Amino acid sequence: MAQLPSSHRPNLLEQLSPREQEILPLVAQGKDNREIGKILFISEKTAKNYVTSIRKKLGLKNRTQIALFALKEGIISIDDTILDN
Amino acid sequence: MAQLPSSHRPNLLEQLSPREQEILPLVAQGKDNREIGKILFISEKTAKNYVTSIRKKLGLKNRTQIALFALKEGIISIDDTILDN
DNA sequence: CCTCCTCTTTCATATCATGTACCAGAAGAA
DNA sequence: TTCTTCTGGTACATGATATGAAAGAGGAGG
Repeated sequence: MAQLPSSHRPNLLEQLSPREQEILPLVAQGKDNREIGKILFISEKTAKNYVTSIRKKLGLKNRTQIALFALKEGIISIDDTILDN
Repeated sequence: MAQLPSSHRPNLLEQLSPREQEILPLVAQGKDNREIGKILFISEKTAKNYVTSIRKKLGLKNRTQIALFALKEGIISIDDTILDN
């Protein structure tokens, strides 16, 4: 029962604001809030808030689940991961 | 440059004790320490210690990276994820 | 133009979860 | 005995989660 990315699901991704869509792949790559803040030139607190917003909109429990979601939806590839460094 | 699971790497998995290998997929599925404790009938503290030990042995920064590692190594499938529930 | 409304972006405080650095006892195997 | 594993613990630092709120952009309608 292979799952098509965003198939019958009402695009959950489109529920995310542009900035949130920018944050999502960074979370999914295993980066913490401090790193995300540095990359996007925002405070760690702001990064933190975006992650919370993303998680709530997608109905997930924690940022590990955000990573799993992003992989499942094909938003990032497992090869785009921090583990490659 | 597709990466073979545990190719030239000296089996990182074998560095893990049996109990740690039991914990790993649970972390990778996005479960928190409390859930892991309930599943394995151990305290949340003990689960926490195992996660720390796993992370150190594998040279990872946080539990999201543990999840990414497990996926990359084929220890769990993206379809075995908590998101399927 | 001006007000009203909504969304977005940004940062903050407070609280809870996770991570870090240890320690230690029990049980089994070598 | 010695070693490893499994288990739980304390104490503290850092990260994550819940919630609030200010500032700005943009549209709708007067």
